[in-house]
Amino acid sequence: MSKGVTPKSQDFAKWYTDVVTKAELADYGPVKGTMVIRPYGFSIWEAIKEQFDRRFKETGHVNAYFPLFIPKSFLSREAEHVKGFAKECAVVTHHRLMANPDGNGLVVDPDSKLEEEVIVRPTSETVIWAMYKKWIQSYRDLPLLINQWVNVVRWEMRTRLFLRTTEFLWQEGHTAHATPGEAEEEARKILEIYREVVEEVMAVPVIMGKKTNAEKFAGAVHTYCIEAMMGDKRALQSGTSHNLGQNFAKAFDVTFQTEDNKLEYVYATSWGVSTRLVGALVMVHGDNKGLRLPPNVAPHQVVVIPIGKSSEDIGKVLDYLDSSISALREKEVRIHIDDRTTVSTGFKFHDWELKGVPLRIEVGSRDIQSNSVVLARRDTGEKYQISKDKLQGEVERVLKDIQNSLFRQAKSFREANTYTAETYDEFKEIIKNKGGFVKCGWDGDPETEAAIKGETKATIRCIPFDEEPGGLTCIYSGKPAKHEVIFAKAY
RNA sequence: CGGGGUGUAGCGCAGUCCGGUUAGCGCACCUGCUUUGGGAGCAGGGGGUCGAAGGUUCGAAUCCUUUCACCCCGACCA
Repeated sequence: MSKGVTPKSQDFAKWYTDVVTKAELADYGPVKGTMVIRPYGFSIWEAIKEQFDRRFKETGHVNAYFPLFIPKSFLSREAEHVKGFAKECAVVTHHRLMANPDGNGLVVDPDSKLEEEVIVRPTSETVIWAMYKKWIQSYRDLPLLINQWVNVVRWEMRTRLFLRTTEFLWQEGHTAHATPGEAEEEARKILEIYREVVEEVMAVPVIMGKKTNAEKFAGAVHTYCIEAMMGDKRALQSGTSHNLGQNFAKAFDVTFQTEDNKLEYVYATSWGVSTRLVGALVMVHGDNKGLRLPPNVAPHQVVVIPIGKSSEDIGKVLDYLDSSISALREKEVRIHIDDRTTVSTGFKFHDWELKGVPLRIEVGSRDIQSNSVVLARRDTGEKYQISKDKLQGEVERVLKDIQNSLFRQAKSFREANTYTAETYDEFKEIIKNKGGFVKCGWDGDPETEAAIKGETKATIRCIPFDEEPGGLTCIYSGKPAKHEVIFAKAY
């Protein structure tokens, strides 16, 4: 393995891949487009997952598991939905292999062809609604608030680790409600959970808003989203929450009896965040040394590096720090001791910087003599010595500070790269040469949206909740703006 | 699926145009000694069906034919 990563400014895509692979977050799987999430990357995902899971449960949701395989016919029940996913479905057509009659290897046994082919779930609305039909009869069965943490498969042409892979991990929530108002409230409530975790835990600032009809989920009435700006100024959709109205209830004939004994279709939502968020974390916070992890998701918040290479040297340092480390662990600080004797101290510094550990404690004989320790912050690179007695308080303070500072840095970056445009020429100039988000008016016409996409590759990322369309004109048509929107090139 | 590119040790590459002993370099790996506060040094060592198949030739990583895989750029997407 070569030293260092490709500089961010030189080639962002290469930089990203370097960081992901060299920091041991993920590796390529043997089947094209698949990804192995390595232990270090997976523990970041687990940390993110726990934060979401806790909040889903606090708001009354329960976890369940629905099957990987879905009858092919289910997908076509909802007209829009099938259009959205048919092109990227993995299909199981046979259930058996046999020895190749021509010699070596295995071939599909033609006699094992399935009566009805099954697809591998690209998302689970259809199986889930087939089951909800069985489980929902009365308003007393509602709301039904189920989530699942699973893998899904979308056969993508072009893939990138975490950002778009053929198989990925996510959570998908599927809820059923008695009224349109409750479904709408649910979709919004979940979006707020998404915002909270992504901003406060991952330190990634997001814009909350609504998708245009062209960009919304296939089968949804409304799609809400959180959009974040990556380090190359492109947008990444980081979570979506859909109000499905009665579309799936009608497609799967899921009705309930109301209090006054009428039969009505139920109202639905679905919502998801995926391992793509790990990619966002890398692209928002990473620098030329590698990852920079916010303490709230870092598998190791603090790494202790004893200076010296022999077991004796390291032993002395660990004795010296023993009570301090215990005290920090008492406070639930995730602290890792790098006691490897096989690599040099300098190597360890670079290694943990690459892996993004927020805070490093360096201790050698000089520190022991002066009853102190050296702290090094990953976010700023700042390195300073403090008395050992102050260690616990300082660690807790600095970890909080790093969490906030990463968020602030990301937010100023986004603000510095968000523009308003008055004319379409100006708009094209920004999209083409500067990159970033452009906030401007849109006349609400899908043809305008399509034309801009065709000419500039920029898409409407969302109509922000806090839009102020009053007085704006459409950047393309010059008509009065129906909405103020965010345009950007997206992942 | 269109355009471009690359396949040689775990990783990164040279060698290919112009065929010729035993296929080479850096990193990584193993052993030993010396080092140890920012990717250690020296010495020794292990590791390859040169992507695959066929052909030309006394002789092929190198030339010819076929084929496969992967990467990058476009149309679709969490």
